[in-house]
Amino acid sequence: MQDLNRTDKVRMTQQRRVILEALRRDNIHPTADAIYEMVRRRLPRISLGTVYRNLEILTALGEIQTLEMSGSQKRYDGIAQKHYHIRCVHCGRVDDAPIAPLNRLEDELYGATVYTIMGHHLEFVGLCPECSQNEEAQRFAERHLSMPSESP
Amino acid sequence: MQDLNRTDKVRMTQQRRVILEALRRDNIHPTADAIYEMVRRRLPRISLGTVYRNLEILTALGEIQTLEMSGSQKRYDGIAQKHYHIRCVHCGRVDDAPIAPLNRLEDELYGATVYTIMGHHLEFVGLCPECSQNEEAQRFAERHLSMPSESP
DNA sequence: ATAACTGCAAAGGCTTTGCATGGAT
DNA sequence: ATCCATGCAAAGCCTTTGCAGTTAT
Repeated sequence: MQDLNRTDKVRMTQQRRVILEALRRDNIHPTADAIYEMVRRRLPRISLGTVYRNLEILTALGEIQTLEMSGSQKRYDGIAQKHYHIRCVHCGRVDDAPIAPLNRLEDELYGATVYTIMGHHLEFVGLCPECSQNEEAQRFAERHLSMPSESP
Repeated sequence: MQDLNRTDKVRMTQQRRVILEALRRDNIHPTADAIYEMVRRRLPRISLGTVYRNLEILTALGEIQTLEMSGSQKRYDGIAQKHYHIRCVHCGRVDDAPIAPLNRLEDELYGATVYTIMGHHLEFVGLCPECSQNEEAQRFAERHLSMPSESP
């Protein structure tokens, strides 16, 4: 991870602008390589490393947010405001979850934990409309769902 | 990921037993390589691949659970029952969060999303007691906390 | 004999980084 | 001249996998 000093000056380069525009244009929460493919249509010589570096800088600037989903790949969101997401366990698609932030969630933990609580991450999982109609995806989801055991 | 067929017979080997015992002994939610180091004291010839394979099998059997935290590495929990966790943003330590499962969380989404909702992942973040007293960790945490912007 | 399991090493997937070059102030 | 940014390729980190050999049934 690059050492982004808060005194660093930042320039709005072509690459940075095009990446930001790609993220702002639609709300598909793309992975870094998906952004790379989108941006490459306009800047064919851009490198994947540049994409990663700019995604990190744009996140540090508060222009976008980096989603560390429970899946493997990170995803990026052109909307910096805090909001929750829902992820398809089968195809990985990510959408915004239409639910307001739970600002009081941490209250229950005060006094009950030795940690200094800073916040929480919440993500919903399910099947997107396409995968909901796919039998193989449904079997996959059932296996996924069955464990760990539910609490009583 | 190995193709774990539900008709596969499973044997309780030395390796598997020792891994399970290491996870059950304490509740430190170790990473795979931490488990490897613990288990290696008793079985010096075990391989990291065997550890990973057994962690997957034990998870499929419902004996343990695999935690896909928002950080990079997976962690493993000897308690299979569903419960939440809190993670130190500085050192990565993970503890159980003393809060009951929120079983009604999904209700708000019914009708509001095109997804078939299956569940949610919730994780708290903060500073563990040790890192709470470490100035460098606190600065790190502040930078972490400042974005993305809070919703109004 | 068969099927499950292991150790080892290699490969894989995603992300970060070193370095020489290029561009803006 | 300075400092930020880029392209490229290599390295890094964590995890999975192929394979030949081993062990339990």
